[in-house]
Amino acid sequence: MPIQKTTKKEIIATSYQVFRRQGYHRTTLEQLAKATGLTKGVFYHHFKNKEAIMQEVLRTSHSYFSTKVFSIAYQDELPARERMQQMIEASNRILTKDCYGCIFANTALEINHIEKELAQFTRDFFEAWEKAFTHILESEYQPNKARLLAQQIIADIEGSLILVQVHQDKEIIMRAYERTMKHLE
Amino acid sequence: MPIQKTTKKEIIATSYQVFRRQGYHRTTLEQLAKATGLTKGVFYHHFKNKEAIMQEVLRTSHSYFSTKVFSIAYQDELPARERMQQMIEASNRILTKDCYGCIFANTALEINHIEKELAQFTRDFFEAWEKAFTHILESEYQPNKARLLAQQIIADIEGSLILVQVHQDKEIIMRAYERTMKHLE
DNA sequence: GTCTATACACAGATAGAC
DNA sequence: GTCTATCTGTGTATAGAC
Repeated sequence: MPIQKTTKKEIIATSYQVFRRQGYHRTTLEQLAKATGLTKGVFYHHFKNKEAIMQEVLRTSHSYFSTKVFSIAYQDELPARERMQQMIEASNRILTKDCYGCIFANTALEINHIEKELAQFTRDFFEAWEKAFTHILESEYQPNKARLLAQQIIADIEGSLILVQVHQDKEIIMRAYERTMKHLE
Repeated sequence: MPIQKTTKKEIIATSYQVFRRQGYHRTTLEQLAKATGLTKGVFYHHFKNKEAIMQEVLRTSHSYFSTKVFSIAYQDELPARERMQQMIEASNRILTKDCYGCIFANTALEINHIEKELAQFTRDFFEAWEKAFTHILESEYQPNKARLLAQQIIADIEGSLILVQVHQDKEIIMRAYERTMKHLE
């Protein structure tokens, strides 16, 4: 196995940051190249086209959420409230890293109605997130009520993330987390 | 005043639909031209550039919301609950016309961090919306509590609109409206 | 695996005729 | 006010050398 200066993994990680900040259509391969310190040509060695890069980014990000965030929900030995708290903190670290925003929500709004392929990735992510919240809430609520509450929580968080960006006020998302915790009191 | 086949107003109205559905960066002048039945050249007779079109679209849309939605909040002769109900119905008509989505939320996520000019339009819109909700809620809550509740309601609605698009399930936004009405019971 | 060079398409924008 | 034609820049993508 010879040396490879920049791994595919690193390209994905850097591309994730650019896509999350700028969105899909606004981001050019030139920008991705500059951000990774490579040239455009390299990207076509690793990926078929621009959309394939985005797909890998979303797949990797979803996987990261699964490991670092969603998994917390299923540690049934911990009390529900504790899991909720930890899961919120874990997701918050990701959603507020460098800037405030969720690449899946951004992508959903930017490409829905249009690119069916990418839409599936956002759908998968939100379903997994909803399942995680639902699992925690089922310790106190009936399954269907728990599912609706999970959706409400996600809507609250994502909506608040929009408002954080609009008003440049981080407190908005903190209050959303407080409301979320109130569901387990 | 000679005949003008297509008024600026009509161009804005059609452009609004395309921008709302496709987003800013994905929409091309060619598409706007086709949608209005005109050619690209015509747009540069009316507007300085693409961003100027978007600015006019947002300005006009904000103005439309002010007249059709926000104004309801200030009809103090009506009971608060009645105003809330009517305002939700009015905004829902706009946000679910043709497709589900809010052009201001879409634009905020797509262009924030970047275009400062357009960001101001989204900020103005959300402030006006918040003020309207706050005014209604102040009939039952302390001013600061009313403002926080107004923000929560907007976050809930916008977050739910994302989830409607992701899951293709209209019921999600209807439940957000029910939660909103619960604040005045 | 990375680079340079380049092809190709198309977007935004302008000029000028009608 | 609308059109056609065109310029210019830039974005995606490919080819081929190192």
